[in-house]
Amino acid sequence: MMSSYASGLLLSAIPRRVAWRRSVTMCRHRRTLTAAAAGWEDDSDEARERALAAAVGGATGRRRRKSLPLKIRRLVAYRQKYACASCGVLLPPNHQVDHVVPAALNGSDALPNLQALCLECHKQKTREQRHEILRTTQEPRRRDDKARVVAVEKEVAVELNEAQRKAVELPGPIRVVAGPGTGKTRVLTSRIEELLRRGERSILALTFTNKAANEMRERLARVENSESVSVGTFHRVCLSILRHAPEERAPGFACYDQTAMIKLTRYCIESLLGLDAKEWVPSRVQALISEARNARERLDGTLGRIMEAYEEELKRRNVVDFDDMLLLGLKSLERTRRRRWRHVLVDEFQDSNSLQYEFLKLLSDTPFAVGDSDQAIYGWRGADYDNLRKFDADFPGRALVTLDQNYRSSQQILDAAASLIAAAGQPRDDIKLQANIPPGPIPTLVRLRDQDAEARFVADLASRLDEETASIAVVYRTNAQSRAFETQLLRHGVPYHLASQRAFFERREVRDVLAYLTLVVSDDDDSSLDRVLNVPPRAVGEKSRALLLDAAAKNNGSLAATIRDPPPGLFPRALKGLEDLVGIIDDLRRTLAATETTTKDLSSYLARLLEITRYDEYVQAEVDNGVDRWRNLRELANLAAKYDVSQILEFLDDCALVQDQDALETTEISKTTTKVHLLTIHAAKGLEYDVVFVAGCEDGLLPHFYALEEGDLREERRLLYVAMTRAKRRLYLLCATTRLTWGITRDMKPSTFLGDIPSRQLDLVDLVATTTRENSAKRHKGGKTSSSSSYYASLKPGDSRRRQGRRQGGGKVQRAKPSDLTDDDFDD
DNA sequence: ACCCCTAACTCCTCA
DNA sequence: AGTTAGGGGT
Repeated sequence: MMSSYASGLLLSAIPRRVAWRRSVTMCRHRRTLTAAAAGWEDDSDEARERALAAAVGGATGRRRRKSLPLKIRRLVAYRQKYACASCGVLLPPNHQVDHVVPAALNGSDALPNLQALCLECHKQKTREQRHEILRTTQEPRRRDDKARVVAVEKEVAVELNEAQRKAVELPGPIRVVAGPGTGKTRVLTSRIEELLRRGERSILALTFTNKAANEMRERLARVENSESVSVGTFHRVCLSILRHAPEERAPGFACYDQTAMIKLTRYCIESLLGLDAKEWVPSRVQALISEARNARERLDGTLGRIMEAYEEELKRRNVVDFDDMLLLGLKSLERTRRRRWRHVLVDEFQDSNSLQYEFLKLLSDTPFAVGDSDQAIYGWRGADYDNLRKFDADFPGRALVTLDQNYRSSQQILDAAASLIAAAGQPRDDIKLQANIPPGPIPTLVRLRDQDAEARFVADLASRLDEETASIAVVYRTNAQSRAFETQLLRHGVPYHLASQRAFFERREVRDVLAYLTLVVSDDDDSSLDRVLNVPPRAVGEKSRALLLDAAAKNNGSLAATIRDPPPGLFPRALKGLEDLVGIIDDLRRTLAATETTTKDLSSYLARLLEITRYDEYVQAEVDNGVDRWRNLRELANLAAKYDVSQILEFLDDCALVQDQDALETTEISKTTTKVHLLTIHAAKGLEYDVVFVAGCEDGLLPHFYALEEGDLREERRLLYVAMTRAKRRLYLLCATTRLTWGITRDMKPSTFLGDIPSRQLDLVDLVATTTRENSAKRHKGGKTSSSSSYYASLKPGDSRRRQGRRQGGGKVQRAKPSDLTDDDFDD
């Protein structure tokens, strides 16, 4: 780890960059030509001629594709260390030969999909051949996580403190107030261990995220008899109850995720009620419906009608959505009043909503709940930390244990975080956290020019940190912020792990295959059938589909029945296609029956499924990113390997519930040391890292724009609190003065929250104040709204001496190597 | 029916 | 800026 922030900020010169910058200037005139018209796929002399002609004499030929920005081309060349992806010959450091090939079907220029070729190779290869090269050279980017396992092992050796011991040993009901880093999860696992030691076997541990559940299982794995303990999210447990005793739905019902829920809402709005989706925005309406259902309320007027239609449609389709899981699970429990577990433990209790709380009350008289009102960050999902008070009221004899010994962060980090949260003035369990590790440097607030500078700052520091000792995380409010970091880390050659949730299970190929699997087990899941009706293509086009849906609606029957008894008017080819599909489904079911007696492994059945449906053929024939898709299917098969063939439903449930890539990490094909973790603050909850960068500490981002509109910033403040308390040794808060959102550069102001942290608790480093002439000139043209002086004034009113000192500090750093800190190499 | 390109929409967080 | 749905061409 670095000795001080100053040394970390002294970024050594990278000569390569200087050369690049020069080439930008030299070639600016040429770029106007390419940008005018030339298809960058065909960047030959002829193409340039055509472009010139088009630009000067008016376009006669057909319009060509917009050229790929030079900075991207150079970036890709850099990533390949300037070697041609095909022949390996060194690419001259001149953009004219940086031919870059895209891979995505939709023409996306996403960086990971691009490859650079030398001019020779580019001339000789056809488009298909170039894609072939891409196919063979692309490497998976996801990395493995080692640091967490190490952390878990280290912690086991330490003994419990007095408060922790109380929390472990006292009989329930208990409420534990556990500040960040006070060993909350550890207390939970120790208590389970203790219960097991006493011979208790009926134990349920509830978490809010799959990540937390997985971690708990991981920790319990080494404990004796722990296989009798149930661990899962509220949703998972409810779903199990429903699967066990389906009353509201027919057996084999499917689960809808967020996307499906919104799609269904749209269907209700447009098709069933004939309303305008522009006026009744499906995602908005869905959120309202969800909110109402979680509060067990009804909606009025049109919204009420949509809600009714939505619920009816769920029932008709024999599916449940996320809210149903809780609602129906609770209903079932209320009816049976059967308690399946003697001991129920809840993690992150402050994040439970009212349904979950009712659920907990039904489950146990002596619950054990751990929570911290300061870390309540799921209010938007209906979580209500008032449940803490309800708990105290409903269980008057409950014991209260407060954990305030922090084993994670240095006192400097805790102090800054405490100042932030104390300024909230909200009702809370007041705890003063005590650090148990040696003191460290004061957290640093770094002010940067834009999101690229922000990302470059992180990448620069990360690339010089010792990878054996330091785990590093960048946390941010919105997923969209990850892109800049990906780009820069890639460029600096820093391995990273992106925890972009749902990415995997929302891939088309994954959903398609899961749809087939769903069809195998549940007869009439029409949404799955609809999905694969013409995938792979079997001549059942839009016309035929409409005809089928119409017929299905008329008979009030299912689509599944309709394809077996197709209506008249279909093309012969479509009819044949339907026959094929029916044959495939029947074949799949036969194969399943046969497989159940021979192999036990679900992944082998999945392989058969891919054969029978010809889906792997279909995927591999895809020109653009067939390899990626194929790899994803392999990944899915890896996941399936943990299940038996008889557990298809469980597998599908888990896929529906796991929107988290953590489950994937362990099966990742290539494992390299991850250096930097990129994740949202929500996803970072419960985790810890040596070095944490909190990106985008700006008004509009943290607090988020929507929260500013609503006027309630308390949850946003807690978010920052959670983010800061993830850090063990070193904490950086980053804020940019401008940020690119929706293709527009906006001026940003530092987060109002920063003003609540006294300056003695937060070092300021300004990497914007001293800029190159070029940049400052441009900024004047752009018309800034927030000058640096107003920033400091807002941060620390009336303390000018300190301000000056800080600014000089920044200036010193600047003088050491101004160009590296402020100049954007790829600035257009 | 399938392919390609353009236009319109989107980006808050999770089960 | 990135993604995707739908229009137009074949």
